[in-house]
Amino acid sequence: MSQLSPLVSSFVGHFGEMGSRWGINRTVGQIYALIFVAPAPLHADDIAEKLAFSRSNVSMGLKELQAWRLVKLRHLAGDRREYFEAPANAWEIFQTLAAERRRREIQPTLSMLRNALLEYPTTEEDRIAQQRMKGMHDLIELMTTWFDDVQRLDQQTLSKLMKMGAKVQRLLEFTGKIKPTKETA
Amino acid sequence: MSQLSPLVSSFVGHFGEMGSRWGINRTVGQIYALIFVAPAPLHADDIAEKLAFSRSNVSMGLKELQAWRLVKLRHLAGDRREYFEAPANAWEIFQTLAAERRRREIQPTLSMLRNALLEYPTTEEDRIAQQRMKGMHDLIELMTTWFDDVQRLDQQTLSKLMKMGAKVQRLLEFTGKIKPTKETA
DNA sequence: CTGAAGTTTCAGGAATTCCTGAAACAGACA
DNA sequence: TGTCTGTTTCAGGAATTCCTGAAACTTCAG
Repeated sequence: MSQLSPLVSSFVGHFGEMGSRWGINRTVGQIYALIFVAPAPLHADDIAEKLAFSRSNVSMGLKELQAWRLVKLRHLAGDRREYFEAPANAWEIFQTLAAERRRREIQPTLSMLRNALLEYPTTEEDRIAQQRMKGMHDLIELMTTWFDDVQRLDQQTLSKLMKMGAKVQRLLEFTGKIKPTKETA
Repeated sequence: MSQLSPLVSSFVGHFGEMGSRWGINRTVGQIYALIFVAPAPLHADDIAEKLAFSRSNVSMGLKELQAWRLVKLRHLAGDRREYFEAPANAWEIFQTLAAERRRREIQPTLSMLRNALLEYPTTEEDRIAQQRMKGMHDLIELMTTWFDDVQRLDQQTLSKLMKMGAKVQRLLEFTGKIKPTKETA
């Protein structure tokens, strides 16, 4: 039980790599991957042993994963240790990730952009810079509010919508004829 | 002309920070931000001077940005130096980023997952691990093919679609009555 | 209260990534 | 050809990030 199967091992390895391309560090990625594929909740010593990390490294990693809300803490009856598990539903994970990234990266960026747009440009250079920032701001805002909306759809509708893909265009053109939408430039 | 305005300076600073949370390093982020808001294409010495980076650091950064296809090289008539500019259209930038991330991260992940799913699981543990991987694989695949489709829509349709947001659900229900879609589980 | 089982913190060494200056390289032109 | 303008490469020092073991802390049982 202490050795990883080749299957799990390659998955874990890959996530370590990917993690390090994102801001997340390698060991945190590996810890997450291990919890994700585990058939049952794991405790810190399990993880430290299986991945051959120090106990404290695992502790740090788990703390970070909890901050990202990617793993949940569980207590098993009759055992004082803390067990961790990850939701198995990929869409749920994606939503969690998106929500956290939004809080940490998108919101600060939007507020920086808004502040910048409030300034009165004193030079032509600044005026142009502001135009570019406005374009970026508007796109980010459009995408996040859209994503908010989509998250509220039930999974079935969402899945249907995604599978339609580009065909949705025809649908829109069709409704456009029935009830023309107001031009929004 | 060699000092950054406070407006540009805060934008550039923010992108440096954000860059370092993604895999991109701080200076590369700053270089990109500077090019993005510049009213005209810049050459490497401009950038080195304005950001107070070494010339070679700028050269490396530009190389990386070119590899990401985020900046374009231009030659101005009567000037041997290489000038760089970034598309001003935010949606275009987003598409570029998405395409590159896909090539570098999503595709390798998908192929790792596919390989893993081809293995015949020898233990119960592996069987469960495979189930989880399958869920992840299917979601990634669904999202990327959907994104492919969406990219082909013209901007107006896309913008309309996004602004509709959740209202699209009602539209789907409506068409469901006219021409029931085949159940897709 | 004491000890056992478990978790967290933290200083500092290890590893990695970043950045620079110097040198090599490339092309244009007299 | 030599020189001038510009770009790229690269070794290695600087800075940052990661990881560990030891110690502190917490909680519970006896």
